[in-house]
Amino acid sequence: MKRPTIADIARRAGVSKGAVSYALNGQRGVSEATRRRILAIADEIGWNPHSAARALSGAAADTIGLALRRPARVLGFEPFYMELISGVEAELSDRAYALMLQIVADADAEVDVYRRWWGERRVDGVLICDLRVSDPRIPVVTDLHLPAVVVGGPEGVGDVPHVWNDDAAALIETVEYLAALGHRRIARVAGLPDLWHTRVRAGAFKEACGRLGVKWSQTIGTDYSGEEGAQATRRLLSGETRPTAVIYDNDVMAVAGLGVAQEMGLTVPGDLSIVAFDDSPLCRLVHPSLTALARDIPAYGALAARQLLAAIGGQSVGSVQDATARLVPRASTAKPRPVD
Amino acid sequence: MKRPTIADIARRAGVSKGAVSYALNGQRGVSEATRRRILAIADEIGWNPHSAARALSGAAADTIGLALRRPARVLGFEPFYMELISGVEAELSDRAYALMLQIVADADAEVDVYRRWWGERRVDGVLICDLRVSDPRIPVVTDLHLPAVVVGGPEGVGDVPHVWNDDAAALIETVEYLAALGHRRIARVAGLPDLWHTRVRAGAFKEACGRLGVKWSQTIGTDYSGEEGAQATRRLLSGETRPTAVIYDNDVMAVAGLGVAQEMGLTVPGDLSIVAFDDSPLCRLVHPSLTALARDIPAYGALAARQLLAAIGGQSVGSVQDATARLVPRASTAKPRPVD
DNA sequence: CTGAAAGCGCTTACAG
DNA sequence: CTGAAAGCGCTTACAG
Repeated sequence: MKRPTIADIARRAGVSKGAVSYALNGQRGVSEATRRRILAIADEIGWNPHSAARALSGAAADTIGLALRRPARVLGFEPFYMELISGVEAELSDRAYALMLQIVADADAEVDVYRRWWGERRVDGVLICDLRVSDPRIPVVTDLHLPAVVVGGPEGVGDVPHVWNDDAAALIETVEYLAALGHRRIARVAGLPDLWHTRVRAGAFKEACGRLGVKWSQTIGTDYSGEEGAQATRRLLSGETRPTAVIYDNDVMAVAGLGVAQEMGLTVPGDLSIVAFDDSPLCRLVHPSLTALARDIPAYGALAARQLLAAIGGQSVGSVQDATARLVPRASTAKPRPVD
Repeated sequence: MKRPTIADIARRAGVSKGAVSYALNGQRGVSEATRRRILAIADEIGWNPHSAARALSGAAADTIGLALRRPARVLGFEPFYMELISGVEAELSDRAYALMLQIVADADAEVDVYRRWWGERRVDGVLICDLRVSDPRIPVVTDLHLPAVVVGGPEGVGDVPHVWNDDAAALIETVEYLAALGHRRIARVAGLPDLWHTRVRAGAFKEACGRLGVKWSQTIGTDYSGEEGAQATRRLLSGETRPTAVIYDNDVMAVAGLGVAQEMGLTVPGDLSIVAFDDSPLCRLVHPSLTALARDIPAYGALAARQLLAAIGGQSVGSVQDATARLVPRASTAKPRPVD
């Protein structure tokens, strides 16, 4: 009952281990007839390559790594990651690549995971999510020569290739849309302030508000959880000056904000317009349905995976831009009440 | 710039490779002073164990596998899996175990993944989710002698240890609660019919309805997606006899059902009471908030991981029962209108 | 406590 | 086209 090895196949086939190896790997060096015979025997005795032995001979791990640094509470509920992962998986499984997943507590832990994975040759490359300002992971993967692709912008930070999309454009389009409806008091419930894309969105928000004559604007940072989204909404709606529209950095917070507005007796969109960044089914499930910035996140993940695979394959890959989020107007946005 | 090996350490330390190995692994066979010197050198030159080399010498992969067979559309939005994974991770990361994740299309693909992972010694064991009636995975892992733990009941199917909770009791409690409120027409929007726990819940539902004098009951099967949950709700509410209460097999469908009820002009809970199985933040975010069957899913995942690790460690682990879901009454359930 | 050596299962130059 | 052999980096009996 020991696991069969190429030596077993070689013995049965009456050839050398080398020949078996060539046959199994589709290399030249064996006749077609021999190859077929070897393949049949391998199949018959249930041979599987021992990945460790292959790896020791310099083969790749055929695995990519993904370390996620978010509290479980947020991860479980944030559709973004699972959608991203399913897109990544779609790309990997075609090539029989595996995904190594690890949830980490902080930046140090994440960097340690990279060092270990790469040091132990458990992965061939990693996907880096949630890029931060002065992100410590960038110099580490560069030092290590660990193939990596950053999921998320902005372009041109460090030497690591990015897959990004134009969050600034999406946010500007949203502010333009709200301003065109007549909104002049717009708030933003933002994600983690030290994430790069939060900063990008903040800059775009400020620029658009200034340009379009939005007299009053405010931004509150959160951890992306529904709880903090609700809390931020409560603060905004209890303030002296109240926004007539709020843009949320994810749909979970937008749904939470909708609940808060309704609980405070405001009608949406009559008293308050709501826009969500990201458009999971959540946005269509609530009532009123939410206007949202839709992106194809699985496609985004698939693109990132393809780029990483190319980098692992030794190609010099540059940064690529994915499609900009599309504003999908639904029932949660309208002209503000003419009380202004 | 080659990666350092124990041979490099041995040379520097002036000892044999064997001694280095013993020192690095905390085995007896080297003096304390030598061990310390070796450790210092290893640290200094940035040595990392090559996992493949260790694996080839019979070491464990220190990795467990999880293959998930659900469409991406459902996975991305179903909080259950990410919560489960975060619980599993919490248990694994303490022991420096990794998680290998793969999303598969069908049962054959999943079984193939197990064979390959185990054949290639990429994992030390697997977690099996979504047990089905006559599940083909059970005989395969048994044949393979692949350590495995089934996440989800029922107890005693096959020889593989389970981690389960009493869905029947939870469902019965729910029906009792609704019946006590006065409901006599109760529907169930169920998950995939060939999952074991769907069957368990169906049996419990039938039993409880019969026992408690629920005159009318109906069950509609779905794929757990919000779309199918909405569709099932529409069918139920358009029927000749309309339920006064609906129990949903997950919270995503319950939220979708709430949306449908509101869109059809019914008030919740006045015209319709709603109960959700599983209680992600979703249930508290919508308005009215949903009565739900709450489970600690990360804890469930952690328990499963612990059992699997024990099984991998050679302990003979039996099945264990996790806490039964708790009924958390919120604003979506009330007495039915006295029109009956 | 330490050293020399075999072996894990594969790949791949190197000779024939 | 094929065989014999070295080597990947580690672990672990086996002698000293």
